[in-house]
Amino acid sequence: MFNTNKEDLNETQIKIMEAAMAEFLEKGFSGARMQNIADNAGMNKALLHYYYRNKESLFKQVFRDVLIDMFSMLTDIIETEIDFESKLNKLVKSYMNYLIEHRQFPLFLLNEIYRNPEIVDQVLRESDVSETWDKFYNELCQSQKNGDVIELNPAHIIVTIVSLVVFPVAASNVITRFADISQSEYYEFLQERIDIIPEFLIKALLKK
Amino acid sequence: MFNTNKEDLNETQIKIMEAAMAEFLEKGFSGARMQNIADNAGMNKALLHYYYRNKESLFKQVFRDVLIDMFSMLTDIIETEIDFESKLNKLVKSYMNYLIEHRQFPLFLLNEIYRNPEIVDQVLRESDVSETWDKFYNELCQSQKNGDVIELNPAHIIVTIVSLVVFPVAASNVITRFADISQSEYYEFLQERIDIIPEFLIKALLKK
DNA sequence: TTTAATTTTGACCAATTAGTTAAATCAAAA
DNA sequence: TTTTGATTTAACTAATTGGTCAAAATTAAA
Repeated sequence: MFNTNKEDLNETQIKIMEAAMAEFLEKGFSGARMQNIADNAGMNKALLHYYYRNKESLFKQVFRDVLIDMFSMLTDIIETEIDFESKLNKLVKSYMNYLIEHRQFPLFLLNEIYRNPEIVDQVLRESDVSETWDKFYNELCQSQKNGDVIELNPAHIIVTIVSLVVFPVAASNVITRFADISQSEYYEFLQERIDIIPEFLIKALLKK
Repeated sequence: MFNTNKEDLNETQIKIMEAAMAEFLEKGFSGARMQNIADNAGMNKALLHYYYRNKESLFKQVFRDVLIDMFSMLTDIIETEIDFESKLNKLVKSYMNYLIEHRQFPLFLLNEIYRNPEIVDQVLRESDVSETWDKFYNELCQSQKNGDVIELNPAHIIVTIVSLVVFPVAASNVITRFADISQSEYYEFLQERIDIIPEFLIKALLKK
C-alpha cells in the first residue's frame, strides 16, 4: 500500500512524527506551528527541516499515517470471508471502537481533504482504499441479489452506514456543547451506540 | 435570539461580511487572511479594522450569522404543530435541501467549534438552539409514550437523524474523492437521498 | 587515534500577517 | 460656506512564522 516502514525511523524521527501528529490533529495544517512541533518533540526547529524539507512534507507524512491507520483495520475485516450480516456487524463495531479511540481522526481527514485537495490527492491515489470499498460494494450487491439485503442503490446504503458510524465521533465536540454534557458522558453515549447501531442497521437493511 | 439586524448594516459592512464569510468558510479561521477579505470586499485593510476590531471579532460575526441561518429554519419547522411523522419528514427534507445549498456550513461549524471552543461558546450560549432541540426532544418522548415511535433513548434517535442528514454533506469532498465521482454526480446522489432518508427513518423509527 | 560523515544546534533571514496611525475625503449640519 | 463628525486610504509597524546556514557536537569509519 504505502512504502512507509515505521521500523526504519530513528528515535528523532519518531519524536518528530508524534509531536507533528498531535499538533496537526489539534490545529489543522494552517493552524499548526513548526515551532510548537519542535518544542514538543524536544528539539531545535532546524532539525525538523533536516528530516522533513518543509511543513508541507511533514504534514503529508502525518496525513499518510492517519490514512493508513484508519483504513488498514477496515481492509482486514472486509477481506475476511464471512457472511454479509456478520461482516457488517463486525465492521461497524470494530470501527466505532477504533474511532472512539481516535476521535480526532475523522474531523482531521474531513477538514484537510476539503481545504487541501491538492496535497491530499496524491496520497489518496497511492492508497488502495478504493479497492477495499469496491470489494465491500460488490459483496453488498451480491447480498442484494441473494435477497438478503433490501433493494436500494448500494451507494446509498454505504453512505448511510458510514454516516452513522463516523458522524457522532466527528461531531462529538459540537454535540457535547449543544447538548451541554461532559466529554465522559458523551463517551458513555458512544459506547452505547456500539451495540445500538449494528442492530439498527441490520434491522433496517436486511430482509428477515 | 441574536440582536444582529442585517438591516442596519451599511453597504461597506455588507461587502465586508460577504467577503469575510466566503474567506472563513473556505479557509477556516486560521487559514483566512484579512488581506484577502479586504481585497475581495474591494477595500483597504484598515477599513476592516475600522468596522471590526480584529480578525476574531469579524470571525465571531460570521460564525454568528452562519449559526443563525442554520437554525432559524429548523426552529420554524420544529415550532409548527403537526404530528410527529409529518414533522420528521418535513424537517429532514427541508434541512437536507438547505444543507445542499449551503454545503460549506456543516464542516465549517464542526471544525471551528472543535478548534475554537472559547470563541464559539459565548455565541452558542446567546442562541436558543438548545431550547429548540428540547422541544423536539419532548415531542419525541411523547410519541414514544403514545407508542408511535420505537423504544430507544431519544438522544440516540436524534443523533441518528442528524448523522444521516448532515454527514453526507459535511463529507461531500471526501466522498467524491474516495468514490472518484464528480461534484455534480454527487449532487444528484444527494438529491436522491432527500427522498430516501425520510422514508428510511420513518420505516426504522415508527411502529406501524 | 584520526578522519569523515552524520546529526544537532544557535543565530539569523525573508516573507507574511494582523493591526496602527495620521492624513485625506466625504457628508451633513450650522 | 464653514465646521464637525464619520468614513476611507496609503504607508507603516511589530510580531509571527517558515525556513536557512555555518558551526558545533556526535557518531561511524579508516
